[in-house]
Amino acid sequence: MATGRTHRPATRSRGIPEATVARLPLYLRALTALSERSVPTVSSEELATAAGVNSAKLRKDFSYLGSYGTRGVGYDVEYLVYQISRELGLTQDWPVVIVGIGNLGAALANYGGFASRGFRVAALIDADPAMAGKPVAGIPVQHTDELEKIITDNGVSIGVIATPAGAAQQVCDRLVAAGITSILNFAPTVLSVPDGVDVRKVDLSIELQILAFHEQRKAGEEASAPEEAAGAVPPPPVAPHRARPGAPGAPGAPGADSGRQGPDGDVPAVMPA
Amino acid sequence: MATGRTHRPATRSRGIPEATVARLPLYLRALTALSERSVPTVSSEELATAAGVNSAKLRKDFSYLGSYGTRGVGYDVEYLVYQISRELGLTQDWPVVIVGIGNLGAALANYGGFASRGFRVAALIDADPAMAGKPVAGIPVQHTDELEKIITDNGVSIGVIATPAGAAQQVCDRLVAAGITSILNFAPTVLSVPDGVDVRKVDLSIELQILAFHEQRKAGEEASAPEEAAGAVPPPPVAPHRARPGAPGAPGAPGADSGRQGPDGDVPAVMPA
DNA sequence: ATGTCTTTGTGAACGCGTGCACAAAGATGG
DNA sequence: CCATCTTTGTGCACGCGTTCACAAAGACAT
Repeated sequence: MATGRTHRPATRSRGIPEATVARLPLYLRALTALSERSVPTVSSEELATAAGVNSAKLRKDFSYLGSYGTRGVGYDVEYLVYQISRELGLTQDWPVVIVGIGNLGAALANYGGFASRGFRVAALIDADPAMAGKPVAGIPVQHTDELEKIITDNGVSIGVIATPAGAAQQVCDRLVAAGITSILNFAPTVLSVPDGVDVRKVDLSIELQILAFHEQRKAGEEASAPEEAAGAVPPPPVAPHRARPGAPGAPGAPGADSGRQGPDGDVPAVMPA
Repeated sequence: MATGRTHRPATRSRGIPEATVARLPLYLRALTALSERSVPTVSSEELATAAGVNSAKLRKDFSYLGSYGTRGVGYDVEYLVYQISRELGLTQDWPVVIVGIGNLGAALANYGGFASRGFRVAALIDADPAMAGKPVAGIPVQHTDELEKIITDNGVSIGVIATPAGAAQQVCDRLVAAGITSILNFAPTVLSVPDGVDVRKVDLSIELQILAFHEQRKAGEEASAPEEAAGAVPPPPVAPHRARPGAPGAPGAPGADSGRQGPDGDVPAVMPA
């Protein structure tokens, strides 16, 4: 999963647990597929399999929405599609703006999954004057100067940030000041926002790093049990206290030291992102 | 957050909780920034603020890695960067393949955050013969036919799927058969994989839907407390049992029925994604 | 109408993650 | 060497999320 939330941690949303809310789109997608195949009803078991969860969880999730099933039969597909759509707020139109029309921003603008769920790309915004007027995904890019006007004119409340990390916080501040209350952030930065503004984060490199962790673990344990071989045991944590200028106690940190290498013999590679 | 894991749910990874693992990249990023500014040490409080978490959580997370801090002083930045990098497996080189070079795939290929963390884009793969040979981000796209060969020749263990939903499972199966054991999936589908293969999912439209849910809630509660006004109360769940052909008890499902509309008077808008 | 069979809805137990609060460790100054 | 002050590391309690397991509800056949 590619998410981290900066939500109001405590406030339970109208009794529907956050974890359940996060799964509703999953159920909705599975139900929509069934609906297209004109399947009238599904059991919790079938639907759970299609959504990739276990059936007890699914039933409990649905129980927060109400008693929409029929015992002995299952759930009416069309009815449930509607109920979940309504609960998620997809029965209304959500204009969104995308800020930062680079490779990623352009890809997002072209992404079909947005428009198909009631999300309408109201505007594309970029700081580069050379981009202004140029159409991306059929929508002309507008300059950052117009940001506030665009948001208020279109009544936009959801913003997508796809700028470089350095510009993200500044863009975020302007979005919030202009009235945006929900932000989907693709820039690799921690955004700080006032209370009442929701931020969700999608970080591509973090996902890969998590995979790498597990991958390393797999590789390590298949090479027999006590794989403490290639530099797995850290040097004893001797008093660090500013170990910078080649101090004797300095552990093999990357860059300065030679020795320490991965099994493949490559440099540690740590850089901004 | 944009993630859902299809991990082995029970198996705790060498004592490091999954939630902690997911935060390590966050800490690493903050630490790297400090390192670039040549800051020698940080307190848990400072680092926690930079990473957007609370300091107790950060200290507990680090305690799973070992006792790398110095009481009264804080953490040595360089040392910690190295330790976290090593724990995440970033001290070695991870070749990855990206399958599906559409808008999103191309954006991923160009994304700097990959290369900068030890992830090397070993190959770009697409099913379209017209794409073959065309360079994207300086790397020539190769045809799907080469998939197995590319993976085995380069010893790739991490694959990124950026294909349309329809092709994802098939691509996934081929990747797994070829030896891939970690998959980052951008296609809006549930992938089924054998045990031992990790899948992480990044779903752009799901993130927006979650935001929409909270957004709707905000809008609803600011319009005074008992906002049960515009169609919030569902019709009583009368026995559905295949209520399809205009049966009398059929609730206001979208498409068939008229009535039932959002406050904005728009159609429910539910489609594939 | 009655019985059987299927499937939902949920009470209860369990486990993980979070946050508090404090004791221990060590640095720093006298 | 001792006192003070800062900051880590962690024991503990709490709450959320997951899963089990089963009673209740209803469909369906007879």
